[in-house]
Amino acid sequence: MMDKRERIIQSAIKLFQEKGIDKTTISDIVRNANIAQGTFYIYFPSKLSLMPAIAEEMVHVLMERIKEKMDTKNTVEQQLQHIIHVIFEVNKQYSEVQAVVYAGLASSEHIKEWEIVYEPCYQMISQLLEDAQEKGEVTSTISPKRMAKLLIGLVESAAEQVYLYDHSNEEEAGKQKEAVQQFLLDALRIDK
Amino acid sequence: MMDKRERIIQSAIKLFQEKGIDKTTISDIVRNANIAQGTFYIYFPSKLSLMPAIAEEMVHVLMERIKEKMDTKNTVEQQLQHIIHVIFEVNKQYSEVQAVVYAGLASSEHIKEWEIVYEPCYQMISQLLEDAQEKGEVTSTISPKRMAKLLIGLVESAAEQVYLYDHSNEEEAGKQKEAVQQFLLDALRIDK
Amino acid sequence: MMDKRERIIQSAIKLFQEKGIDKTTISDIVRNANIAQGTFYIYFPSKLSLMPAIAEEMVHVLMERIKEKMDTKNTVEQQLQHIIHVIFEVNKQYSEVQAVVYAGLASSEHIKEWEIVYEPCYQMISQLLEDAQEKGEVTSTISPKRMAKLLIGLVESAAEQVYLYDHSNEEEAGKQKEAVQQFLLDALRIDK
Amino acid sequence: MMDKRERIIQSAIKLFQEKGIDKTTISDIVRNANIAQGTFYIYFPSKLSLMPAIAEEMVHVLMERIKEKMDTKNTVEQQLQHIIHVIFEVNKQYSEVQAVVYAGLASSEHIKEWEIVYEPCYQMISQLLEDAQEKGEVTSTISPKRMAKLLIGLVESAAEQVYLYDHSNEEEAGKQKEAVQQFLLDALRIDK
DNA sequence: TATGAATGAGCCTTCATTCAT
DNA sequence: GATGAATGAAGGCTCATTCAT
Repeated sequence: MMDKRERIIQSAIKLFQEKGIDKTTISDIVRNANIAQGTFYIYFPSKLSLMPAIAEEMVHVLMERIKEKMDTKNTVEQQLQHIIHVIFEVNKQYSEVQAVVYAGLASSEHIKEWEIVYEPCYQMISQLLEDAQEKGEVTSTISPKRMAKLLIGLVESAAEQVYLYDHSNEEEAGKQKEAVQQFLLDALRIDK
Repeated sequence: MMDKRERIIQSAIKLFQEKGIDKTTISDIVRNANIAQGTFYIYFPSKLSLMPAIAEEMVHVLMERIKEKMDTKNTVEQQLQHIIHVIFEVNKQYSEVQAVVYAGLASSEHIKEWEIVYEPCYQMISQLLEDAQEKGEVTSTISPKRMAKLLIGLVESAAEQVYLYDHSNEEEAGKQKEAVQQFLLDALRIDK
Repeated sequence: MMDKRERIIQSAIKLFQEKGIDKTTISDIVRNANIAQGTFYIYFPSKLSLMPAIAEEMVHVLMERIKEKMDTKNTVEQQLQHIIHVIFEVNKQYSEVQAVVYAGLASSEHIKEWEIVYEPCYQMISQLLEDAQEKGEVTSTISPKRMAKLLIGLVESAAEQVYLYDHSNEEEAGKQKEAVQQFLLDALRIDK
Repeated sequence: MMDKRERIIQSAIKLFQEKGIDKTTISDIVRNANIAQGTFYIYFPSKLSLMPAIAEEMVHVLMERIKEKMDTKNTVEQQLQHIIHVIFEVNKQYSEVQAVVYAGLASSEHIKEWEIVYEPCYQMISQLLEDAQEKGEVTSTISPKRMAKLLIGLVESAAEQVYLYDHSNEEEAGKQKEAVQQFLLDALRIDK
């Protein structure tokens, strides 16, 4: 049987997705996780304090999926395409949660933890860009770190635009992915 | 004396900014607006149903500010710079509200109204890009409509990244604006 | 166009039947009657004060229907059968309202008006029994006035037992009517 | 200290009697029961859902009192007299509540529970009549089950007629009891 | 008379949090 | 650590009633 803390997190993610954060109560979470009301407070002091843990889980999933098929021998273009693809995938899976967890954190004192949680992700993209700059594949006029954040922001907002409206419209998602990729290739001055 | 509906909206925007949406109660809103509790329900059935009205207000402000100093005789670059600047300004002004109103709408049945409300904004950018394409200033490989949405998504997420963490760090904001602009110029293949 | 007071009463009866008294608001009543909120208070000081007017209406309908086909040349048995039938019919028509209007009045200072309203009904039955006693068709051991009230109580409770559970089960209603009639014939010692 | 659920029921009965159901709020009930507001909702989802529990309590009291002094060695006449007496007594004790609880149930989806709750009562009377039929003391032309229901309806409406108007007029109550009894003896063709 | 926007007291209800077991 | 019945503060919401037009 899963560790109780993990049970709480998984239960919360599931319910947040199904009915939104506001309408999900701690009672719902513990009921779904099959643990007692009081047990929640052993692990988390409040509902809001769950958010970083959830964000961590999502970033964890994101990183794992990216690493899974990432090949540094591929071209930057291919690697970017892969990253865009995975962000779209994860965004699709967690469509409802993503925006809301972020907003939940945004309006709280937990916002700083968001950056910490996302850091490894920024790090990875940043590294990728830096390497590409050294090889001359990406314009050296950009700051890798800043660009990493803009890139994530762009891709996630693009993915949201698609999935928040229609979860399963894969054709539209494909077009959007392509547009984002071209947008990035041009912005980074990567020649095909 | 202002129309009561307007009083509710202004009061809500003010309080959402000061203490977030979740922590703002309808009681707070009516108290601040100096109207009776029941009056709220004459105009809005719930707190969530305020969101489209607020989004409308924000888009209205955005459009007004953009039009104010927009000059079609300027270069695309200058016009884009202006738009980026205004989005950053409005985002700064409504920093807390922006993300949360969106998230609030996202997790509700009101999400479709968001697109309707934002439509004039997409329209304007789209038109700008189309005109620039005709003049050969912007690559014709992009779809103006889709690019308009990506562009708004990018700029707003970039602005959020800055203002959500630190409201008054204008130096950082300046750098971010520049980065976004360069990003766009490259992506749209606009030569300086 | 109907007189406003009448419109209010008809609207109230309709809505009480459809959704019960508690869940029917004065707003509902005036909306349905197509008159203004304030107009209600010109005619009735409160929702409860509607009850005697409604009871009056129901007794009015009851009396009219009884008189319609009542023939004093018929036997007591036939006349009783007719009365039972009409009470069942009216009870069917106003099934939901009947019990609830009564209870509404019962728990208020309007209860005395109930007796006044029902008086003509008691009067008529009482007269019928008295006449029958004189002709020797009904045992002289009973008090016509008291028996009239018991009779109405019995028949109405019998009708309720049927119609409150199942509005349209006419077979069951028929059996119940017969049982009540036999019950009464025996109690009043009327020979077939 | 009493079980909380029981405390709620007793408190509700007391207040319903004192000020009627409509004017009794859940707040009143919990205040009187000396428990927390939220505790009410652990046991009952609404005020209406209290009704079956209260009806159960009343039927319980009724049955207990009947059994207490019921002697099957007595004549049917004596047993009926006893039952009428107890119904009048209980009706007197719960005068306000009786009619209103019934009406409350009637206008809700709980109406079916009423029959279930009253079943043991119908059962007992029905059995009594059946036994008497076998001994030839009661006419065999009636259906015991149906007659049981009519009988309860008659006696309760008769009791209400007395107690709802004037709680303490025992002389009138006595007359009414006698009339009901004679009514029944005749109807059941029981010879004194 | 008639109107209906506005009122606000007070109810219902929820739910994070506690604590004795 | 784990439990879950109990708590009660606080918010949402209703709706009878008023009053300026």
